[in-house]
Amino acid sequence: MRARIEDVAVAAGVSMKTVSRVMNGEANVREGTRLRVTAAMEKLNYRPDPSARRLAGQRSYEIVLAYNNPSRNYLMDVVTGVLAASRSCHYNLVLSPISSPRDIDEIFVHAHPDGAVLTPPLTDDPVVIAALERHQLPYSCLSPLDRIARIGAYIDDVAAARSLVLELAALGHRRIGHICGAKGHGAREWRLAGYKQALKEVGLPYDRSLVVSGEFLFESGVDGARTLLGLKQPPTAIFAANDDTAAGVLRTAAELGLRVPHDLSVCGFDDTPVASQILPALTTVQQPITEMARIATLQLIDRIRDPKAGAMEQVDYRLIQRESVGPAP
Amino acid sequence: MRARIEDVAVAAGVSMKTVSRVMNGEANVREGTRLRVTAAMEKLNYRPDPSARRLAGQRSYEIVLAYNNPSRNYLMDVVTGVLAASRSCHYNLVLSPISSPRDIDEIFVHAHPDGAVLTPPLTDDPVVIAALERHQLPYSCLSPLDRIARIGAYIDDVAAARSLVLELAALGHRRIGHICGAKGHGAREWRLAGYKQALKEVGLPYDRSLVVSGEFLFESGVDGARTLLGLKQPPTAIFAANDDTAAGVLRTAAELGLRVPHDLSVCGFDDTPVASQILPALTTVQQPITEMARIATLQLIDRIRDPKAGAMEQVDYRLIQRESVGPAP
DNA sequence: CTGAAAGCGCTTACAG
DNA sequence: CTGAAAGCGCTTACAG
Repeated sequence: MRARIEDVAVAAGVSMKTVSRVMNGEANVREGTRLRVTAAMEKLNYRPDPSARRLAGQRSYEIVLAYNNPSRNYLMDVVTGVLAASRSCHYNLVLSPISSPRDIDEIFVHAHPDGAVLTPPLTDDPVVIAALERHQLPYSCLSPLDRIARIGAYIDDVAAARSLVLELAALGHRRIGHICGAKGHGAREWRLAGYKQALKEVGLPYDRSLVVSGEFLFESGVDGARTLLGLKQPPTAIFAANDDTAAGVLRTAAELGLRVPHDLSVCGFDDTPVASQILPALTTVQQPITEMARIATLQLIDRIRDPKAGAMEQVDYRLIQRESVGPAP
Repeated sequence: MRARIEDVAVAAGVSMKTVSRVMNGEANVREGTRLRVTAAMEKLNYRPDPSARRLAGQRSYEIVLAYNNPSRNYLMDVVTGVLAASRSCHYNLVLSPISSPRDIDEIFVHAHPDGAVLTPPLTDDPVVIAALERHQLPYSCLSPLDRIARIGAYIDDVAAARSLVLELAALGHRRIGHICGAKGHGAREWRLAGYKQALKEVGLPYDRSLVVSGEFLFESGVDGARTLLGLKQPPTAIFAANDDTAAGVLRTAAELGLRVPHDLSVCGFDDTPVASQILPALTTVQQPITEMARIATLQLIDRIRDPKAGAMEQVDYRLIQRESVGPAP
């Protein structure tokens, strides 16, 4: 039979309350007592009953992962990270797909979470944020626009995009196109900013006709490349806001009979599986998504335990050089 | 403040126990009483406290989704379906990645689920199944090898594969290659069986040299196509066990300078996003994965409530004809 | 630094 | 067909 807190208390020769104190890392337990209790927990292989904790403590020990419509690859990596961090702290993960911003209130019907992890673009949705504030729910963000007021994790998208474009310039490209990400995503703004910054550094003009809108989709790349490559003076390189978009660019290039990288250089962002599978393989930027999610979740748990704790942490990205980038023709 | 069962009881003029009966769909409640209670629940917007139910009932109302390493696209579709079904029945979803079959016991450390949904190939892993039986945990399967003894949902993979190959034969192909799926997956056996069956029906010989092993991966397609297209008498069509594999075939074909479908016809299976994004778009088979997951979860919940309930349901697939298949050269 | 009592919101026997 | 009591395994005040 499963050991209960009472069994541990008897085995350690203390009261239930003391076991509870040790279990929850509370202060005011003598070191010797603590050791006797942990030994008893160990020996009995004690695991607190989650339901009893929740009921008595009036807390759920649940963390909601709220997401709307990011790529599946991204989301699965996030899930892995959140799961790892929440389990290590005896929290449970509840998945909450959010189809409309108003759905955010649904969360509080299905569950009574102690906190939430948000993925972009929910991180920057005023309706979502307002709802969380109203419910006074602690939350943590992956790559939010606002890095000052939030806790969570992010990479320096601006610097990453800048390096990519600087590399293109170093290979002699003078007309470098950019297909933007979806509006409302921080990643759109940062990657565009990195693009502009790199141009300025190498003394290239910022030509608005070389920048087209997009949605982070394959189709964005197809359409964007048609526009860019149909210009009187088409670019010799295209920096796509993500790998899916870059894959679309490759498709259009193939349709137009352009060889990559001989006639056109292309780079993406994210290093999703398609980046290494497509022909030619994409030069891109790798984000440690699982690690970011893990860190953001740990920050959240810190904040749940102490409203003043938790921080916004920057993690490192990595440039992945493959075959889709070459010297300017 | 949140309504409790006691509040509902007072409002309806009955005891807590009667409210509990109505809530759990138990028998022996007079119709008039039932109506008064449901009206009171409605009016107070009553939601039972999950933790209290779990603690008192000694059940978790949790359903584990156990998965090891299927494709992310597949898994996200499964998650969507399981989530929909479990929520509609007031069950919670707990994700359980299983890296090694022995990890299955971990499930019972982190949670005390009322049931489990299994994805392939866990569905056919003797170690996993034995552990579930030992813990006497009800479980439901997606596309298990054994359709007789299990409950869950499946499509007729054999028939789907057969149609694909029959279509190739109808277009004049006489040498049709097959790159198999991973060992231990029912899908491997069924798709191979459908391939063989179609050949037999149209009077083509089964040539072992035209069938190569694979792992459902992009790389399987690259390697498999190199082998097949390097034969003295190479096939004019290749049926890949899934879309990722087919994408690999397309890559190798491009490297060898073969045009698809002019020089080589290719078809996949699953209709993942890559199938419509790759050039040329893949002829393939669409499985309603989300719907299958929803059905399998409902069957599981039936079985949780009654050990004799629950069934194995067949759902329909759909042939998707795109551009990767054409007449034999 | 430690403990005895009450209570979280339900369900489970049991009684009628 | 319905209800009063006990109990699920913890935590929260409160007391010492």
